[in-house]
Amino acid sequence: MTASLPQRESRAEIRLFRRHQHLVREGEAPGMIFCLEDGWACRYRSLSGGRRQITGLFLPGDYCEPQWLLGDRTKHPIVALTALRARGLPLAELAESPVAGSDAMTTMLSATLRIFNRQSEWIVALGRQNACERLCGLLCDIFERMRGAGRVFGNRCPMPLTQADLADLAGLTPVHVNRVLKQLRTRGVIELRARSLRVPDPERLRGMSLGLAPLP
Amino acid sequence: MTASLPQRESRAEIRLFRRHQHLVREGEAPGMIFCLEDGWACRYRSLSGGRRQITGLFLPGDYCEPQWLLGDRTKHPIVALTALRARGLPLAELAESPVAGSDAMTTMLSATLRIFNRQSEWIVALGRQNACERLCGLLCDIFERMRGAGRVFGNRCPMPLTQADLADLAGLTPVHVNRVLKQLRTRGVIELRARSLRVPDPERLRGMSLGLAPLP
DNA sequence: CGGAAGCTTGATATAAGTCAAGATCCGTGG
DNA sequence: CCACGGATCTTGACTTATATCAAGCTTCCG
Repeated sequence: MTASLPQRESRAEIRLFRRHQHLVREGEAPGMIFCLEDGWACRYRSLSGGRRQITGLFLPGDYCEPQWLLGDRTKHPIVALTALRARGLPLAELAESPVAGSDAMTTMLSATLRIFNRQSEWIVALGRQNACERLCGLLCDIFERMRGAGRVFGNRCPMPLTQADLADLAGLTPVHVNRVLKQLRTRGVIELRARSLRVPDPERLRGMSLGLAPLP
Repeated sequence: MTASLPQRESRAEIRLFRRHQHLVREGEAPGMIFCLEDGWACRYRSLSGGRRQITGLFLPGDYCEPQWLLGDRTKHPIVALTALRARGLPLAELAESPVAGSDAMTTMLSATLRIFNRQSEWIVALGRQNACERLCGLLCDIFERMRGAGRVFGNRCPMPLTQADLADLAGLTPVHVNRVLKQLRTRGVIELRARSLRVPDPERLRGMSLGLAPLP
């Protein structure tokens, strides 16, 4: 695709990051939007007392911070959660060049709106759902997004997040994440081991995220 | 402003709502963006078991759901938190007509980005801050937004939310909101009564929202 | 002036956090 | 290939922030 503009595509350089390496540091303005080719990343915020909350999760195929193209100035730090290969798309060129078959502005706008709506739902989860519901919803979202990226095979997909990562996503402690996952495993709702997630019955998992089948 | 287009402005009809009346119902597509001229509103989501989480608060002068102009299809219900006067701006016309001196698309895009960033920060609050920090942050945000709307006089602004509303915003129970507010009042951090909020020292309130001066 | 909505307070329950120790996994260097 | 060491996971005992239940009080609107 976009074979007519090879010189532009060539400017989109591939960059590699180690786990825990920052793609963007606090307050930094990298001037580019990263597209993840492989590996996972997140945006987060640190608080006093060593607290950390992840505010956005980026999976393979996702654009990191597409709203930058729309004029947003805010910079959350972005860090690699796994070893990572990303394509850096310079903002200056993006404004005019096509991406994935349509103009970049349209692509980044729809990506931003998707994230916007995901954020709204996550506010609901953090505000009003218990630990079990939140983790079921989180795993369900991850599973469906991985399916959308064509990375689910036989109800199984890669899941490289540690329990500490899940805790920083779900607003819980790692210890409590561990206990809830144990319950979910015991009840056969998920299989989660060796950086791999299997969901025998995605509908059931979604149901549990909505509090329809509370654990006794 | 926009005196050159009187016939367009005339299409933006003023509508009145009672408290608890819906501007937009679940899944409804009203085809317009409301601009609040007076009164407060919110978007929210309901969960099983009567749980409710407010995902966005709209103050006088705010546009409700500006992202609709950008192509978003998602509809959260929007409800009036007070008696309300709003100007309904039909999406069909908005796309081309100017609003507040610049083109509507630009206005709604920047409003959307502001909400986007506010949502990110609220995820941090709900995930990693305790009840006191969350309420301080919430009251601080409200106070500063009201100041921006020119509605703060002598460190005091209208605050028509009930403790139940604050609970649905902060992901707490009304009873616990009551207890925390009592502490804040006792320590002189806020004065809150008769639908009016006074913040003698906004810096101090902001500091408490960041966990810098925990209550003993 | 009556009644509903909202606020306040106390007693008790519970989900989740904290602390601590051991077990397991896994990458790295010898 | 193995051994080491740090990261990660697991589990138990105990604490705490917040929820729940219940009752009385206050405010304010019709």
